[in-house]
Amino acid sequence: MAVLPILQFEDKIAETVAENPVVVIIGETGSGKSTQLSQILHRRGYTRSGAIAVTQPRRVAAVTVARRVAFELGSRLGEEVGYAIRFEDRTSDKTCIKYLTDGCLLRESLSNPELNQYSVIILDEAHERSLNTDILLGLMKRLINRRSSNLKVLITSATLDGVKVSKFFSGCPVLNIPGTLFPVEKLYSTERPTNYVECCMKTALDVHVHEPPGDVLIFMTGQDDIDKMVFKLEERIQNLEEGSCMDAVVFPLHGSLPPELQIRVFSPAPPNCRRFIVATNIAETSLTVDGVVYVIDSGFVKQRQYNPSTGMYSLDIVQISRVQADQRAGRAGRTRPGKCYRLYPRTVYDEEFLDATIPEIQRSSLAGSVLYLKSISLSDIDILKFDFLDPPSRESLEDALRQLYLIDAIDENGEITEIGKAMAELPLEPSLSRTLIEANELGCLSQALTVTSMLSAEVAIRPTHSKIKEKKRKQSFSKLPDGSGWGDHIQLLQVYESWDRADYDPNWCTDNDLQVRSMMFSKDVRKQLSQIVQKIGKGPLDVESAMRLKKSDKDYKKLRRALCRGYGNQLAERMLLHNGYHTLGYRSQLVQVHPSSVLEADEDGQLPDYVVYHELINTSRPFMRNLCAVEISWVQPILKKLEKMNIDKLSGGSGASENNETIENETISSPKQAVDASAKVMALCWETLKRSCLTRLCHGH
DNA sequence: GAGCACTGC
Repeated sequence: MAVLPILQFEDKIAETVAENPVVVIIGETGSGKSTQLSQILHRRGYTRSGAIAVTQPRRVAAVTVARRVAFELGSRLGEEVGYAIRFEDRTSDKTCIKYLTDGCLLRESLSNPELNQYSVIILDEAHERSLNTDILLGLMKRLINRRSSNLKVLITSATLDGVKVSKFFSGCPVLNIPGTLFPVEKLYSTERPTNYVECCMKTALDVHVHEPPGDVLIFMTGQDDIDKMVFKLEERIQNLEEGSCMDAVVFPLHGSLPPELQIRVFSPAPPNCRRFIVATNIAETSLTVDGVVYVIDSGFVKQRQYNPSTGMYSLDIVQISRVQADQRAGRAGRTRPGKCYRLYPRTVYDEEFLDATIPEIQRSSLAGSVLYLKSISLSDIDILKFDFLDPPSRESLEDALRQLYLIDAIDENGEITEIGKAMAELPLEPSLSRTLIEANELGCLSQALTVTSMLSAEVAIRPTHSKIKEKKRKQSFSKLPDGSGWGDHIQLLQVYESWDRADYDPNWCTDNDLQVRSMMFSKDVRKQLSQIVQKIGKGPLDVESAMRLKKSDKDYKKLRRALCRGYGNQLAERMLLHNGYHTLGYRSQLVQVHPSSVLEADEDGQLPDYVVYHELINTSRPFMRNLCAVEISWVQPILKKLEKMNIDKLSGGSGASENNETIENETISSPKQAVDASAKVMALCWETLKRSCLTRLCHGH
């Protein structure tokens, strides 16, 4: 086997690193950068003054690369070479090359902001621009100034982004390391198809009939399209004339597929048989399928985005970027020259696609990240001026500050509070960490740990419609609890407690249509949270007991009260006379209860007056997902706080945001969105809502 | 009366 390309550049790399605090490495696929950079610097003596940290955006990558490097150095994993990922730390005093997820390094900088144990920090796959990598990039820039004499930072990036990263680090050198990819011929469509599934299928059949052996990887946007495609493709292949071409098998590949079905794509095709793998962008970076020679690229991807002006998430189908398109094409050139069929014209690639995907930091709610930055004990961070490679909008940062203020993580001047510091220690969204802290005060910590773990693991409970229920009962399956009418958080608690009573049997999950993977994950999260809470808590904590329902709190009052405090930034009030809600915040939105909710109406058919929600999601309409009923007396203090809120003070007075007009216009969405109410009732609600919002918005009046 | 790309602490 040929020597890895990167080793021919060893002297050049060592020389450049010696002379510069920051170096950008553009390492193409197959260059060996992930395994070799650390070893090169190890050989050059950088591990004498500290360890080398290499971050990866994914857990599996951190583990497999660490294994490989340990093997190459002939040492046992966890000794000289180790890795750290959530729930698992395989390092020791001897470890001098440490692979870890970017999130883990970020956590480490919480207790040691200068990261003094490291002489070298390598941010690998930085071009993927994960939220954590972006924050690390900003922190590295600061750190370089403070530790210029004894820290080296290496950043690996994609071709299109190298110059930008270099500029960010005041023009640091950029080294290009060629890869070992085979050439991939790109074939463009003359126009964009109107029906993607159909067009993908035609192209796939074309390849099958006319092209020599080699597997086909098809990129689509989601499970629905994939399932359709798999079904149709199998049908069409069966109808092909016997003996006219080789055999074929078709596999779907996406994230919600159970692991045992995902693994199928790793076994090679039987002789004289072509494999078709119909995948989401999971096959772009996370999973590498061997044997692929042909790629069919739809040019689209499903992306979750957060809108800071409404506080809502949406899941949109958007065009991919050029970096993404090239990454997809590259999947065809791993074993020999390949072909990539792009179902869009060349001009679309050149003129419409963005250079790179919009970084996650510009598509997410930043409450957690802002809290994190505020909690790092380096005094000179002004969050609105923090130096990001691609800064998030001011609106997004202000949204984060408002949210943090409402849940007591920062005070009215934007300073982090004691509560905020404790919250930052917990690997949870701020609302959930606030809930835990309040639950500890109120004496329902154990229950809150369960709920937050279940939400954190995103456990999905499938609706048990009457038909399914009947069927299950006949099969003597247990029936899942329903939250006793209080809502989805309580249901999650009850489901976990049932699983606990079933001794955490995986079969119990399968029987109840729950994903084993996510239930196991929530158990891990719960254990980790318990440990952290015990470490940071003062006084005795009740984390293990009370798994079973306590008589004294059968309507979950304490827990719901803790949730109300934690979700102080996610409250909603029911509209008069019907079951629509408006959110109670600095921008009120008209929203509906998501139909999947188990929240119950009273005997008059009315839903609770006040609820807290876990998230707002805009699909066919704006919905609140995961709800819990709360009481008005718990809500009132939060509303008082809302009235006092002043964004200029929160953002440290750096710049005014006095655009009241904008706020007013954006605050209230169109009355059209309100449903099942007569025009009169609607108008009444509208006025009430508008008035109450305006009162709340005019601070000081 | 709806619908879930992908990661991760």
